[in-house]
Amino acid sequence: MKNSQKKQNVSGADLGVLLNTPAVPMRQPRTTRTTQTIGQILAAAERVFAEAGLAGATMAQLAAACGLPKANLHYYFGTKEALYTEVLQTILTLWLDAADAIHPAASPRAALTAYISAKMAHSRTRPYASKVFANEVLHGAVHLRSYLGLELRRKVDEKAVVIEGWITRGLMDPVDPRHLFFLLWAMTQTYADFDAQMAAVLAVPSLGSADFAVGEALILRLVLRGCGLGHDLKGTDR
Amino acid sequence: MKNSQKKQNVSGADLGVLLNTPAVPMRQPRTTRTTQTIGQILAAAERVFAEAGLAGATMAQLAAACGLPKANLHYYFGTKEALYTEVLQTILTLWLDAADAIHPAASPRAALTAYISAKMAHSRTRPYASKVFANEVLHGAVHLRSYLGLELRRKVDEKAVVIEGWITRGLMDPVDPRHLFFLLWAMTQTYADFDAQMAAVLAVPSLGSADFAVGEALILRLVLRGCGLGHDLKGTDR
DNA sequence: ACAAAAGCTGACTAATTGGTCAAGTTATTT
DNA sequence: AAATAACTTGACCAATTAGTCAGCTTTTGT
Repeated sequence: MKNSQKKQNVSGADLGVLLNTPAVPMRQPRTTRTTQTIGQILAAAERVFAEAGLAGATMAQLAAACGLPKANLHYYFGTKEALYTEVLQTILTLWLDAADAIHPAASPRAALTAYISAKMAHSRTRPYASKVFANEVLHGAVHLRSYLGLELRRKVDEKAVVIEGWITRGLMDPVDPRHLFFLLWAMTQTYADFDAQMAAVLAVPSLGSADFAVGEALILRLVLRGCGLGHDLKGTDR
Repeated sequence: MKNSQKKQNVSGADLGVLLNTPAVPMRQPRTTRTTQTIGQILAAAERVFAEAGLAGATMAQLAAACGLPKANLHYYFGTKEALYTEVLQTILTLWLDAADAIHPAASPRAALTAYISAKMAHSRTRPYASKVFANEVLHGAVHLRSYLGLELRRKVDEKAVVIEGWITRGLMDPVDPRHLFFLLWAMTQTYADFDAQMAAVLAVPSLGSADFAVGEALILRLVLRGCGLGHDLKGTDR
């Protein structure tokens, strides 16, 4: 718990292949190797935490997932919870920026379309991140209280003002902006979080990009029409 | 693991108050007490599993939550996983019936309205059940594979036919019925699963019935309009 | 070139946890 | 009123797990 050292890495090539690379010296500048290793640990941990949750994931699993000895993870992060918190933090920074499309100058239609598209892209490309986040909120968000109540709330408040501006300017129908966000998050993230259910219902081994396309089109349709922006909807996006 | 006994219970009154009721004899027919106890364990377990997940919940927690000694739970359910599976099963039976509102004779508008309302009622009254289910699917649905791939899939296929019938009869716009279900589940269950996030964003200690009402109205609006059923929407349901 | 700092790791440990069991109590059967 | 079956429980155990540490190697500073 008294960790305040620098960092180190293991070149992706050296590592991934042989797990027991026996003390192979690898000439590389320190900081580079360090940041690489840390990134590698975080990436592996994201997947493990997504699949098993904080309590379900063991340090042994986490170590195996990135091909490093257990003690190494403790060297960099101290405790399992600290590593988890770090993973969570990485996700949050990735998260908050998605709403940038929603700003006063944009048209509601373009802004919502861009936002939905961005969120769906996240679900497709970073499903583990979404699952870790979902798992955390599901279990009471004890490691996220401050983020949710401060940063996220601020961001949502800010975007709610933008949407309310559009409404008063008559650019879209009146809807509760905050609940609109809740539903947007739910609809887009469900394609990452509940993929197992969808795949089972659709009788496919896993979701493909076609499934994401159909989902995105339907979300877009519900949201745009729901906000009174659906006039020129072209054809059936079935 | 070789459990094939009968069952027993502890009267709710006796129990809840004193945790250490010391060997108080309670005259009651056996089966009654048994089924009561089992129900009590399942109810408590639902909450504990919702809050901690399968891996995170300990037998000690589960025992404390229903005020019974640990060995007692093992007597009735054998293993933690068996108890978990039982909890899951209880939820599923509760789950499948909600879609009954969707049948060929009904109007799309009435059917979808009833379905959304029923699902929102579930989220309000049985949030723990929803969370246990969400947690399970999130972690790959290993304990639900057969349910998802057989019972649920059958049910969805069946309802998809109904919806496609409505579409070909021109009663509603063409949408992919399965993805419509995915979004309906996502939107309604998010009010149970992600309540912590919502409460934080709304700056309230917990969601109230007003929040559920706003959410339900918005879901209804998006879905009905999205399906081309929103013509006579009365006023702003903001 | 050498000392100090940083990084790495196998082996160990204390604590927790799921599960067992034998000895008891209560209810049912005959 | 036994005898048996069903239920209850504290005490116990083997296995797992997060975290530690001493000693090693590699890099960096001078």
